[in-house]
Amino acid sequence: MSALHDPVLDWYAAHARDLPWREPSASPWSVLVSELMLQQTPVARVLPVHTQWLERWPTPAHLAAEPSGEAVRAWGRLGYPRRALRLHAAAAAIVERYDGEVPDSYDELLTLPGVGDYTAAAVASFAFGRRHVVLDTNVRRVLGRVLAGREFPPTSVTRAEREEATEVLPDDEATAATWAVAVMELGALVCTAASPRCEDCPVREQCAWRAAGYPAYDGPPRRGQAWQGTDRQCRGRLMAVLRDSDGPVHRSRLDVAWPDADQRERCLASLSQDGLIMRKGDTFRL
DNA sequence: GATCCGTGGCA
DNA sequence: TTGCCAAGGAT
Repeated sequence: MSALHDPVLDWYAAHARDLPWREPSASPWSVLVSELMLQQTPVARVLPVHTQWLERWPTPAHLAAEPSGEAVRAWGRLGYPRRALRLHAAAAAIVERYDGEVPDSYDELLTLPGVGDYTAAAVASFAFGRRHVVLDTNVRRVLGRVLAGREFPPTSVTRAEREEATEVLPDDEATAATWAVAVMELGALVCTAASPRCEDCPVREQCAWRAAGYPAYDGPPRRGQAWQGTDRQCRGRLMAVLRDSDGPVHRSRLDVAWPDADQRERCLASLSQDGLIMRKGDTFRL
């Protein structure tokens, strides 16, 4: 029994946010939808979209029955719209292979589009109470600081990280599931990336990073993501035009959205290749 | 393992 | 003002 468990679990019981996908009545589908939406996207932005999504498509079958373009439009401005496509494809796979029920095992979840190691472990843990190592950016940062004394975790998950996370995972299945979400919440609310609130941390007395005097990150420089003039910006502009239009959009309206013709054509081709847009003659639509 | 893939709030 | 970055996945 790690000395970290009780302080973190008690802290979570007192400070956890009330989120729709954490309600006792929340379905596994609600949890899966939330996890796809939360990939690289803040909770505050996900909340309203998740609510509307579940009202419109309360089960995987409801979503699978509609064209993927409807999912992309309902995704709104969450970003990375390919996730909407993957969620739609996941719903279809759940209907076809799992009789419309979100599977409850890590291995089965991992076969779904858009579900990788993190999401499979998270859904198995949060929705079904299974015991899994759930390694997201929050958990990695918390454990990296408390156990390894480093401000930020390595670029990619190392074997040492996974072993440490496995060692501190509670043995009891139900406790492990709560632990997983509790450590994640601690990272989201207290042990944050920019300005951690260490004075509010339940495990500050056991934190290796704190004990070492908060040494600054000394690893390889983390590359920022370029934006201005990139294909990502171009694709975003084009998608915004199509998303805000009901029917097909004539090419001329996309010309205005992105003046550089070569880049615009390249992005239209890649969006089409991704399945995010459909082309018919001189018009495009979701 | 390195890259690519959106968006908008914030220090 | 602008770089940073927020519950990753696919290739």
